Amino acid sequence: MFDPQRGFVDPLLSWYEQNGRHDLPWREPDRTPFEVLLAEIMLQRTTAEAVAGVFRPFAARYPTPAAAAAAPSDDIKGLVEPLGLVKRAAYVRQCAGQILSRHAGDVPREHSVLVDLHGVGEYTARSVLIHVHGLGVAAVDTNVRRLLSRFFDVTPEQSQIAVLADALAPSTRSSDFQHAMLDFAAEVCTADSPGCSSCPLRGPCATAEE
DNA sequence: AATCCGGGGTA
DNA sequence: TACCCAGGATT
Repeated sequence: MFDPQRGFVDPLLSWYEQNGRHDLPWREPDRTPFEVLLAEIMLQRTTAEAVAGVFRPFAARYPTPAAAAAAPSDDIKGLVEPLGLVKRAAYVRQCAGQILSRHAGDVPREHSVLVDLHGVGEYTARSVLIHVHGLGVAAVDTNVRRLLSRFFDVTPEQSQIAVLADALAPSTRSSDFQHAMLDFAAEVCTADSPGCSSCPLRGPCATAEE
């Protein structure tokens, strides 16, 4: 019987320790909850490499929800422009304002409250819960969906993948596990030409390319 | 359920 | 040229 712990979670975490993108600025241990939220919004449909190029000045300019809420909208827009999807400048400003007015400037800790923030959906809310609060769940993005649907040979339907991802997420290392899935999917289990020949995972994967 | 947003990188 | 990228809002 296939053991997802031995065949997937453990080797994935081992791969991550050796090969993960540990230098990304929003993964630094002293990151604030608002910095995590800022990063996740900038990362929506945007490569980590692109966000890495602008994140430090962005976070330095808007260290708190109060700073972001008070900024002229064109000001934030200028920092988002090189990434595309410029409407995210409005996400950041409105979201920061809501955190100020509704939550006294503290990033919420509950899923139902997080998803009520402008620009915060299922993925971003879960990311905050995982990386800030250590909740033992997973966040399904395009990388996770591709990786899990391939490896477990199931349809990429969102709700099924979400259940599977939560079941796999370790209760004590959910942040590492989430980053491991993202990095592995971005660097090995890529959308086209996945590196199957060097894949350290062993299991029911039906994807086979040399 | 579809459509739109978007610049940058890659094949 | 066409497709992809740590999605979410809008219709």
